[in-house]
Amino acid sequence: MGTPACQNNLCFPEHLMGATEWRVLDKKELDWLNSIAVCSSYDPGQYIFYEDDECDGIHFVCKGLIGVRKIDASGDSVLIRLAEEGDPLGYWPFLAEERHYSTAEVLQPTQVCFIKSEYLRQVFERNHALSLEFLRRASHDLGEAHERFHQTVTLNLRARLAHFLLLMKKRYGRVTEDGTLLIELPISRRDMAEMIGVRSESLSRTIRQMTDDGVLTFSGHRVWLDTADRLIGELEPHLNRQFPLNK
Amino acid sequence: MGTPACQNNLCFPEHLMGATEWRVLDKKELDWLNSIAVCSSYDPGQYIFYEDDECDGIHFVCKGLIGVRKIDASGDSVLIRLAEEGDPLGYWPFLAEERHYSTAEVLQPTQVCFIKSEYLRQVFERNHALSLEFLRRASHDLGEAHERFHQTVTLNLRARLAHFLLLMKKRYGRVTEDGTLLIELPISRRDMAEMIGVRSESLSRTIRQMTDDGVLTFSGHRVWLDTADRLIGELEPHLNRQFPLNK
DNA sequence: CGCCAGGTTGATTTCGCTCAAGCAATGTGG
DNA sequence: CCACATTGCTTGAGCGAAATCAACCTGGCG
Repeated sequence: MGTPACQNNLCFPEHLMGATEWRVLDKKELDWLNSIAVCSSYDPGQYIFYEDDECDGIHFVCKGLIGVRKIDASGDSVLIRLAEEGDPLGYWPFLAEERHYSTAEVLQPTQVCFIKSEYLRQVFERNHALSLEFLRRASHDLGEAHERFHQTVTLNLRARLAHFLLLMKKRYGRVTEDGTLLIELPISRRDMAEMIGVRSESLSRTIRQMTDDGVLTFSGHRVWLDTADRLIGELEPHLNRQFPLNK
Repeated sequence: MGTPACQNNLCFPEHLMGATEWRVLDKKELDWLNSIAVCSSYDPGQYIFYEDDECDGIHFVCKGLIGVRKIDASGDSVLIRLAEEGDPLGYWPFLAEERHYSTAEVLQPTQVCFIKSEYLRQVFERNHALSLEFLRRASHDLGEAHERFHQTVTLNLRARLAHFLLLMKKRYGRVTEDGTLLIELPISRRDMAEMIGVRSESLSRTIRQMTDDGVLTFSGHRVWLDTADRLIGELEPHLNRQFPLNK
């Protein structure tokens, strides 16, 4: 477990809320949430919850990075998604009234706050718009899940890596002084491999291959690209209707 | 398009409603739905809507069987799920206010009724509980999608077939007089292959293999099993915590 | 300095795909 | 009623992408 933190009612700071489903709450409701939320700090390697745990509320990521994964007994794990600042965590087992379907492992120093089911139900009951917001999010996530599924079974490793990097570019990419594109990946090779759904050895090989082909340059967690076009080019052969990649 | 049908206000018969999200509606609301729902009959091979179509309401399956699939330009298609009696169809692009993400093809003679967005919004507005019901369903479907994804990337063909059959058993399985288990699959090999995410040739081979191993007996759309245990056994090597299969 | 986790590389195997043919059941038109 | 297409399924041969097994770097840290 993490250590308590954030007693100063800043779990749901307004500047963060604007972009989330919580934005439909008014000042008073937010204050109330802040007053009842239980906040914790976690270090990398710690776990927030495990697959199959009882789900008794929703976590909200105030700061940091969390990996949401499914693990089986043989140690094989798949990194399903990353949860970042502003993301809800475990919202859907709560809504479906089921157990946690995945394990949440902290990847970078993180602060989350937790709202218990009973309180959540009160908020949902009081504010109709909030359910609609979460409904929209669930629907959106469902679409993403299908899209991802389709791509993982359809595309080869190289195209999947290209696609993955294009997604990471949105959040972690920036243009350096010399005009080249730099992506600073927040996760390890192993985690990357898990997200793409391959063994890390295969990922290594593919990175080498693409480096040799001059598509990109890797150095630790940093990726340099002259332009994103080459990556998009990798997807061409598979491209049916347009991917929603170009930000 | 299908031909009009069901003008006699039986689209939402009470006996069907009990198990669906519509159960939270009262008699009056159901009557109203029946009065404004537009019903149609479809034959196998017809389409109810296509991916990327505008979504202007929800369909409700009164009777029959529908395949929900995604198709890409190269003709590759994935059968995402089956919609049966009592299921809503295309509910979530409606909720998310997006376009249809999939194509609905009729697999068996089917009757569906359609409720236009404007009416739906009125019902949702009036009855708060209904949104929560759909929210729960969306969350649940989201979980299933992830589960399925995980299995498709994790399990090999044979285990996936076993898992698929165990799922089909729930709905289409029965015990015959001589005590053996019979599953009458409602879909073709090709569709089965699409659901499992493999080529139909590979499916054929795997069926043969499992037949030779004495796990099951196929004959057309019928599958005989002495016991489900053998199928569950196929999953053993991969089994981490218990799958929720044993009904 | 040596250890160790994370990452890379190499050799080999395997699983499922592709391409191609065959077969059985059903339909169709002369 | 027979010749011939069509459709759905099965089988075979060969191939290729990624997994597996195993060794080997490399850089950070006690």
